[in-house]
Amino acid sequence: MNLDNNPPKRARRRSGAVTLQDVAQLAGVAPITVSRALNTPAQVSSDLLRKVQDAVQRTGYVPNRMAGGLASQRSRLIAAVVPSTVMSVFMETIEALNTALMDAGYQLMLGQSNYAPERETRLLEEVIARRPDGIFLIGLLPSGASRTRLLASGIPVVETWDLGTSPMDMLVGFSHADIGRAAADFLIGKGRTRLTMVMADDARAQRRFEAFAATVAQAGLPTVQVINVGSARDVHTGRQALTQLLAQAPDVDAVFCSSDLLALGVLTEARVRSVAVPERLAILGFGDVPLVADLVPALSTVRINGAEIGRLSAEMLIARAEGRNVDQPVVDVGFSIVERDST
Amino acid sequence: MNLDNNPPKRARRRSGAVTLQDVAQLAGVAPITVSRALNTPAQVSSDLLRKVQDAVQRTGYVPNRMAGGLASQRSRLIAAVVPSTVMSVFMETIEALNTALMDAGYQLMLGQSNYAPERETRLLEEVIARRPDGIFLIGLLPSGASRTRLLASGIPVVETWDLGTSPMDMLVGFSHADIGRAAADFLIGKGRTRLTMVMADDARAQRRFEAFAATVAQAGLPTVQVINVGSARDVHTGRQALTQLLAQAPDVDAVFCSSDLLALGVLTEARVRSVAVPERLAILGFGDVPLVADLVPALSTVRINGAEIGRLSAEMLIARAEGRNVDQPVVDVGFSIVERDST
DNA sequence: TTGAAAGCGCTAACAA
DNA sequence: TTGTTAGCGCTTTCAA
Repeated sequence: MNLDNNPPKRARRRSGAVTLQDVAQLAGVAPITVSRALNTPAQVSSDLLRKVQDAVQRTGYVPNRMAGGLASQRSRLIAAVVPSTVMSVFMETIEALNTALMDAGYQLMLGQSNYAPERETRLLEEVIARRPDGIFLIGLLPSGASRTRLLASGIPVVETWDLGTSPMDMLVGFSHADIGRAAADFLIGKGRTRLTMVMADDARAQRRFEAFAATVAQAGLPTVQVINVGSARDVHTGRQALTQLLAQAPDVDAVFCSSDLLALGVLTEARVRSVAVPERLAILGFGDVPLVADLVPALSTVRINGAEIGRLSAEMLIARAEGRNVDQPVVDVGFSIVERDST
Repeated sequence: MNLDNNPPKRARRRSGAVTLQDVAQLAGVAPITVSRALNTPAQVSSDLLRKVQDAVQRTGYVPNRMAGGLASQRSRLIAAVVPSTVMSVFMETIEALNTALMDAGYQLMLGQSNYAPERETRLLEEVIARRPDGIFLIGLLPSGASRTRLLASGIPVVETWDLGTSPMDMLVGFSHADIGRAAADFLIGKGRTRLTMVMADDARAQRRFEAFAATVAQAGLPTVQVINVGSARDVHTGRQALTQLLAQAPDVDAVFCSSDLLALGVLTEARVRSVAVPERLAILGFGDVPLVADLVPALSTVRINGAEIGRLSAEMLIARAEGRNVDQPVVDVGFSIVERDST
């Protein structure tokens, strides 16, 4: 019956890798049976299951998740968009997120915006293009093209490390204004009267500062002096900031820093200048990065349970990816002030 | 001519997102023209290009890279498998890698093995399943199932942060044995005679130690005492290690630590115990993590240009992903000993 | 429990 | 420069 009128087949370069087809052939079953054996083994008789597993072994088959994802509309990928990773306060969160995702069979795709909005926009577009089953964001996504586009994509989103009135979807965070107030109350409670701030140039630190300054003003104390260090967040910058601060406000007796590394710099510079900590100067950090607890003097700081943020976010995103409902889509994990030697 | 004998179409749930098809329809061109307009705009007349761009704008189209990757056999994804990210010496490398990849239009997929071999195996399998255009590894992949499978996949691989005789494919690293020797020579050159090590439990630190100990032995000095701190790499552990070390070798006058954080712990404990640094005890770290340069006393350490490792690796992987050749598939980026106040 | 057919959304190959 | 056709490797849908 071969009429030899096969249409001219277009040759296409195949990847060369073992496919599910190959496994099926070797096992003597249909491709779909291999698919079931791998994804929902309960649906396959133990006899065929064994045959398939054997064939997988012998061929060294590794599934192609691009093909699987395209067909099933599920990528088993969660994307995270974070401002930075180096020595950052977010690392515990990312690590916890990653661990929880892996344990559930999801992969993490990490994108770094470096606190640059235009980079974030591009990144978010690339992220959506991968069709992740969920997206994890540090911070709140301000309204704008990115937010609109993300909303339109229908992908579950969890915003973190902040608290807002209208999250896009889910949220795991805490209030920066509350922290600013608590920090001011804490230092005032210690009898400090000349409060200052050293802060990096980001929106969340700004909100902590505003609440901090307002609380100080309400207490009838002198206006809060603030050193804005721009985008730098390192120890060196913290040291410079204290120098600048002492010139600007020689009677300063307390500094609230927007990150532990800046606080560590202030602490170091204070030691160099023989400014007694905490006697003459109280120093309060932010983040409770692992190392600051074990230094001498140990740094007092605002502690955020970053790991819990990561874990909860993973849980929520996975639930939504699997079609389950999330009872509490907004969680405030709070914060605490850890008092050590520097205050 | 409608004979009405259409075969029964199987309804399939589409994703609902705007597709390239939709854009093509709106622009009044064929789908492939939209594809070209987006991927190789030089191949499309400016007239149609404008029409397509307009249609993309109006529809809010975001390409589906799973579909594109499947069709083109190019995922534009690079996977990195790293032991850890929190406070780790690899962060600069990962950040540089990520930045270089993004700039070239690639996405980074980050997997974390937590120094656990069985986790690494599973992770590597998931990584291959995504069909990345390249794989970045910290360390050398020992022979075994994972290595075989990775080799079989044909995906370009770069191993980093080490130097071996038979890399899988490409390599950007340095010799840990050389570092061990150089560290010993350096400390001996400072007149130290009772050299010790504080190290975490990993293969690369082990090799530094062996070369360090051998060099010390050759110099006719007392056997190197070593405190193995297991998997912990933090400041707290470093402090405990010095306590232990002083009990074990009261006459110790130099410590080489396997990470800067451990060294920082040793430094801190020395201050607490009024052990003069560097007069009575010289401390040498490893990694040159940003913060240690700005502490007082500033830590002497072995500096690795982690950012260069990331940058070079990205360059190589991208070249190979785009079918270009890599002239120098093995690069030794070396190291340097940065002398500061602690020695 | 198993399989056949169709198609996810895109791009390679070929043709005009 | 533009379009037609087929198919990347998998899973959904429907049927047995």
